[in-house]
This record gives sequence, structure tokens and C-alpha cells, in this order.
Amino acid sequence: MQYFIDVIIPIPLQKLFTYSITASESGFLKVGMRVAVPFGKSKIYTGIVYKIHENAPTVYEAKDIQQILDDSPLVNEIQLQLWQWIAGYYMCTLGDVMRAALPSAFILESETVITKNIVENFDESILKDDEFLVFEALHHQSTLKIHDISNILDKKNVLPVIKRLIEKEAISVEEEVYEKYKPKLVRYVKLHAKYSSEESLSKLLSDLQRAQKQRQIVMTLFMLSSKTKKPVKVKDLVNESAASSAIIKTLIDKGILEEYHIQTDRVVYSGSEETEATKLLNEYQKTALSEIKTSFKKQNVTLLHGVTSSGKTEVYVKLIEDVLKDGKQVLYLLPEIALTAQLITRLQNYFGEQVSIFHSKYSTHERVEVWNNVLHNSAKAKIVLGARSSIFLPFSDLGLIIVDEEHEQSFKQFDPAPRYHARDTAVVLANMHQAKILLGSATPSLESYFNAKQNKYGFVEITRRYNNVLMPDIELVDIKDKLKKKRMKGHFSDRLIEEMTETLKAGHQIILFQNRRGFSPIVECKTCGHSPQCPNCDVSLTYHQYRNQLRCHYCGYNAAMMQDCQACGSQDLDNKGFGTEQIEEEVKLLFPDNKVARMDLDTTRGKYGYEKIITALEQQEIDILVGTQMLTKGLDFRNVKLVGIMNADNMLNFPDFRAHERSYQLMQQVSGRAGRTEERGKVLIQTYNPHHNILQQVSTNNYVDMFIEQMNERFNFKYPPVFKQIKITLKHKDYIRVETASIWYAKSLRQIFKDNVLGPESPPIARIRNQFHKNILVKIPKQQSLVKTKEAIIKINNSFQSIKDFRSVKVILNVDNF
DNA sequence: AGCACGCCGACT
DNA sequence: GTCGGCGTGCTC
Repeated sequence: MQYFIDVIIPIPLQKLFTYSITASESGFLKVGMRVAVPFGKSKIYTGIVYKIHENAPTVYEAKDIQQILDDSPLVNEIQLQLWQWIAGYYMCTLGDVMRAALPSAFILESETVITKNIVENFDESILKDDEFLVFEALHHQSTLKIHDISNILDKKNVLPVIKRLIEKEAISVEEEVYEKYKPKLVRYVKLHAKYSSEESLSKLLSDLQRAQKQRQIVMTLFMLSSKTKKPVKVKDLVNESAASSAIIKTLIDKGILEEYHIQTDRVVYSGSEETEATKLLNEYQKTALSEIKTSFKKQNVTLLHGVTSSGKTEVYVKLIEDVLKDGKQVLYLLPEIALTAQLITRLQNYFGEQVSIFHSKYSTHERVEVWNNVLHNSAKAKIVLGARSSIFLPFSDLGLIIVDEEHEQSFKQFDPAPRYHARDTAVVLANMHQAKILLGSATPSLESYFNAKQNKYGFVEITRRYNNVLMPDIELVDIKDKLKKKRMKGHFSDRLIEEMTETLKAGHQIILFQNRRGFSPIVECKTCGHSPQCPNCDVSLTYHQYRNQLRCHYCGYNAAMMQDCQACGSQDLDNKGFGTEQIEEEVKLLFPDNKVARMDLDTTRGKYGYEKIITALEQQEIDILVGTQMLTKGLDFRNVKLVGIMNADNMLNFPDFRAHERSYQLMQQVSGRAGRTEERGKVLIQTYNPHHNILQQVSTNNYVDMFIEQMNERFNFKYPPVFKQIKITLKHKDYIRVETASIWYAKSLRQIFKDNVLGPESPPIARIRNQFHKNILVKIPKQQSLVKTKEAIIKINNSFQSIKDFRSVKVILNVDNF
């Protein structure tokens, strides 16, 4: 009997690959284990066992696997089921999903290792110069990597050289696979066992009379171990005795000390051992909690619509407590940026070391440890607090998923496939586990609210803020009118300056929101009208004053700011539009006595850049904070009393069918930062169009009106959530080619979907990173089968790929188009 | 996606 | 004449 396995390989290919295994391997291997398999001429990849069977492939010879990498499955059956769902729903391959799901340390790669052949009297004269350099290097170093050879020869393509050396039998190559994850070992020392008796110890100490330093270390070690009754780390010993590690090494070499290693977790909970009792809920929270529980009896999914600062987190905490009592796991999903120290500490105070954190700022080693803790259902990972990718962790017994800030678009992965939405995937995951899932937001997405209204989801509301603080007072300021009456100072209306002055006088803090970073998005020559463009993208370059640079926000291109116009040489340059930098500068001029800070992508680059600003604001070292939408994410600043939105129009006019919904959410969320304790907060929104419906709805905090009106639009224009949609983007560096390709694609789609195909259209930014884009939209009515629609699109896509002129055109399928 | 094979321009 | 550019095709 022959045995085979079907394997998922982390490459974007539709099919699984079949390898042959021995009978004993078939007895050992289980679905979900990793195997290293040879692929192509020389590569070795990590694959996940998907199926074990006995059906020999007919049209090719299956290769043998190279080795088995696990002794128990790394991925469980539910996960594989979820992967399958993601690949199907989001139209990508299992390989794409595997790449996104596994921490990269689990995906081993092979590396070519070059060694010298042992040949007597090798004739070096047959080698050419570069070949000799490599050969010579192997005298000093037993093995070389491809990368090393690139360095030695100082060129990129070194394969021909290696090939010639192999032909001349000077060297040989081998593929080496290695584990990327290394458990963290901490070095400990103890006194050698032979000094365990009093007698031998005192002899040792007298022997060391002449080596005071060494004696000192032995004494310190003695002191430390009797004080803590725990093993002593080398690091602690060094610190405590103020000795160099060289002396410790001497002692180890002399056989006086003995060193040993203990495997340690990288992520260690450092809080106190005791956990706090959870807070008592107020009556609104209590009602919400019991309503959620009732709703969970009927439905797995419930939407919690709680106004900003209504204390949703406390409600989540109570729900988590219940689930933990049943011994089940909890997943708490948050947008990356809202995953702040504030919230983490809060949860750790309640649940201690049962909380694990999982997000992209964590190193791959730390992620492996969280993965393993979840896989073994360890007590350290009963609650996982994480960003979107934590839906891929190997949960075996999930009882509850919480998706906080459920409206956040960052739950949708954009660039590499799988382009999944973590909230929607979490709903599917919860169903697979028979778990409950709670979606929470102060400004729910139309999708979720619609589902709740259709009774697809349960629905619970909290309409009061915690401590009965009033919702902020929102005032719209007409800047068109202010301009006419000459009541603007730069980008500040007299009203805003007035309120700011008053707030500062009362000792409170201010947040100013401007949804654009940099100093000004367009630099224009006043003489000839020329403005510098990005050489790779169809956008104007944004001027960044702090580095005196022009930068492209799409590809990262940058250049020094020029002194005069590059087209006509005029020195009369003008800045059009404004960003956070410019606002910061104007504030500094208007309020020279107050501390101003800025929070955007540019000031939060470093690992703790973000945290630093938040802490400074909390400790009231900052009076006025200027920032982009980063400011909106669930932060709790007690002393902020005024929020200013510098310009509401640029977000409202954004060319996207969700722009109005997003503007509402954004403004409502920023407004929510004002007056979170006792006193009522104030919000000023500056706009050219104060009669805009969205602004009216924001100022009256009328979510339902916004929902009804937007749903009408979505209905009229056949947009989600009324219709489903799939966006198809084609990219190529040659404009003519994408254009012909997209016309062909749209025509084929129209043959099946008729009027429900839109485009092809060039997006507002037609070229990014030297690639021209074309979009085609397929609208899918509710009654039309989603599965069949996707099948038809895949069929068209396959025919498209088989046309050789189109093969170089990149196609991106974006399901749901968030 | 890699990576090899294969066919044409710019350098010794 | 070679080096190296990227179009084309395959990977169990």
C-alpha cells in the first residue's frame, strides 16, 4: 500500500500538492502537522498536511517529503475549516490564508548552503577571478550562503558563478532548513554540588582569600539564593555584585560555579499577582448585560450600540467572567491602534495572567509563544486580546468573541490576500465553535446595524454615558461666512479661538482634529501654476515642514523642498490645503504660552512614539493635541473638554460610497473624546457647508437618522449592505494594456451580470508606484447566489489569464470592498 | 510567488 | 563575443 498527503504550500496557487509518504510516516502524521517538502528544482517549503490518503496521482510522480516538522498538529480541524471558508469567500488560495494565519517563524524556508569539495591537488588555475574569490573564501569559512557570496563579489546575480563552480567540481550546494523559532533560554548559575557541605564551602572561601572579586561573587550568590529561595540568574548576579561577566566565567571554568539554562516565556505578565474585583455596573450597563444574555439565548451574534463613554468595556468584562467560569476561551478583537496600554492594563488588572496579547508590534517569537499557549489551551491564554490576525489562533474551545469598535475599517485586510474582514470572519468562527459573539460600537457600521434591524443579529443599546455625563454640545461653524466677514485667523475661526481660550483658562485640554498629515498637500507656483508631482504616482507631493521635504503619501517618495519653481524659476510659491503640521504651527503662534503636540503617522513612528504622546496627554503635559484619525480610537482622556474639527468637508467629499457613513463615525468618535467626566464637553466643527445632512446628524447625535438616510442611498444606488459587491482591480505599468485588459474583463462580466457591472473606471489616483489601476465593480442582488457569482467570476478570470497579452496584468479581487 | 530557461541589447 | 535584461512556463 502506498500512502500520500495533500499539502498546503504558502504560495498563491489554487491547488494542493500531493507528496508520497512511507507507511510509518502515515501512522505518525496527522492533519494539521507541518512537513518540509521539496518544491521545484531546489526549493524546500513548509507545508501543512491537509489530507492523508492512498490515492496515487495519475499524471505525475509524487515526490517524497523531506521531513516532518511537528509531533502534534500545529493547526486544528476548526482552523482548517475556517481557512477553507476564507479562501472560498474572499476568493484567494489556501496558501494565501496559510501565510496570513501562521506566525512567520512557523514557516521555515530553505537556504542554499555552499561547501568546498575535498579534492586532492585541485587545480585552481582553471578558475576565473570571481570563481577564485568564492573558492578562496571557503578556505576561511567552511560554508557560505548565497547572500554571503553576493557580498564577496559585490553583485546581485551570483548564480551563474556558483553554477560554473559546481561544473568544475570545486564546490557543492545543499538546501538547509532550519527552525526560525528558538525558545528563549535564560542563563542561571549555582554553586557546584561539591561545595554543598559547610566544610567544603568554608574551605572554598578561604581559598579565595587572594581573589577578592571572585570571593565577593560567591558571597553575593549565596546571599541572593538564601533571600529569594529561587534559582539565581546570571544577569541578577552581575547586577547585584557589580562584577563583570568575565569573572563569573572564570569561576565557571574553575568548576566553582555551575551554569544551566531554563526555557522562559518571552511574554511575561508583570502585574501584581492579585486581580482586582471587577467594577459594579450602573443600571444602564446592568440592563444591557441582561439583554445581551437574553439575546444570546436566541442568537449567536448580538450588536451592542452604546454611545461613546457609556462603559461598554465593563459590560464585556462581565461577559468574559461568565465564559471563563465555564472554562472556555475568549477572543477580544480590537483595531490595531486601539490596542493601547490603557486597555491592556485594565484587563490584566481584572484577569491577571490569563490575558495574552497578540498584535503586529509583537515580535514573531512572542507570537509563537502566544500561539502555543492557545494551542495547548493553557491558563495563560484564556483571554486573547488582539488585532485582526488573532482570529487565526488555534482556539479549541472558544466561548465568546468580542469585536470592539466593530465599525472600524481596519478590521479589513487590504493588501496582501487574503483580503478578509476580521469582524465577518469572527462571526463565522464563532459559529464553528458554537460560541457567542458580541459586536460593540458607538457608531455601528451600516452592515451590522442593518443585520440587527433584519433580526439576523440580536440588538442591545446603551444610550447614557457613564456617570450620566451629558453628550458633548456640538456646534457647527460656517467658515465660508467667517471668511467673508474676515473672522478667520489662518484656519481658525473666531469661535474656535474663543472656545480654546476659555478652555485653556479653565485649565482643561483641547484636541484638534485634521484628517490629513504634513504641512500642505499641494505646493503651487503663483506665477505659472506648476505644482510638483510624484514621479511614481498621479498625486501632488505633500510638503512636510519639519524635514523641509516633499513627500508622496502613496509610495513614500521624497525629495528636498525646492527654493523656486522648477518650471519657471519663480520664487513665489504657495501652499494649498493644510495638514496637521500647519495646524500645529498656527496653534503655537496663537497660543504661545501653551504646550502643543501633534499625533499622526509622522510623530508616532518609533515603537513607543504613540504611547509617549498618550501618556503626556494623560499627565497633562500637553494642553493642545493636534492629530489625525489616530485620535479617535477609544482613548479615555479625563481632562479634555474641547474638540475642534478643523475641516469637515474634505472627508465628506471623499470619492467613496461609504464616505458619508465614515465621516459620521469619525466625527462622532472624535467628539466622544470631549468631556468624559462630570462636565459637559464642547465640540466645534468648522465647515463650508453647515447644512450638510451628515453634519446635522452628527451635531444632534442622531445615528438612526443617518442610518435611514444612508440606507436609502445604498438602496437607490445598489450598494452594500443592500447589494453585495466585488471589486476587481487591474494593475499594470503600461496604461494601454490595463485599459484593453479591463475593457475585455468588463465585457465578459457584462455578458453574465448585465447592468450590475460598473466600469472599468480609473480610480481618482490612476497611477500608484508606477502601476496604472482600473476598477470594475460587480453588484450582486440579495437573491443572486454568491457562490455561483464567484464561480462565474473565477471562470472569467481563468480565461483572462490564458490570454497571453493579459497575463502580466495583476488582478485583485476584493470581496465586499470595505 | 519563486525560479529556471530562453532570447535580444550594451559593454569588454 | 559575454553579461544581464525580463517574457514565459512550471511547480506534486
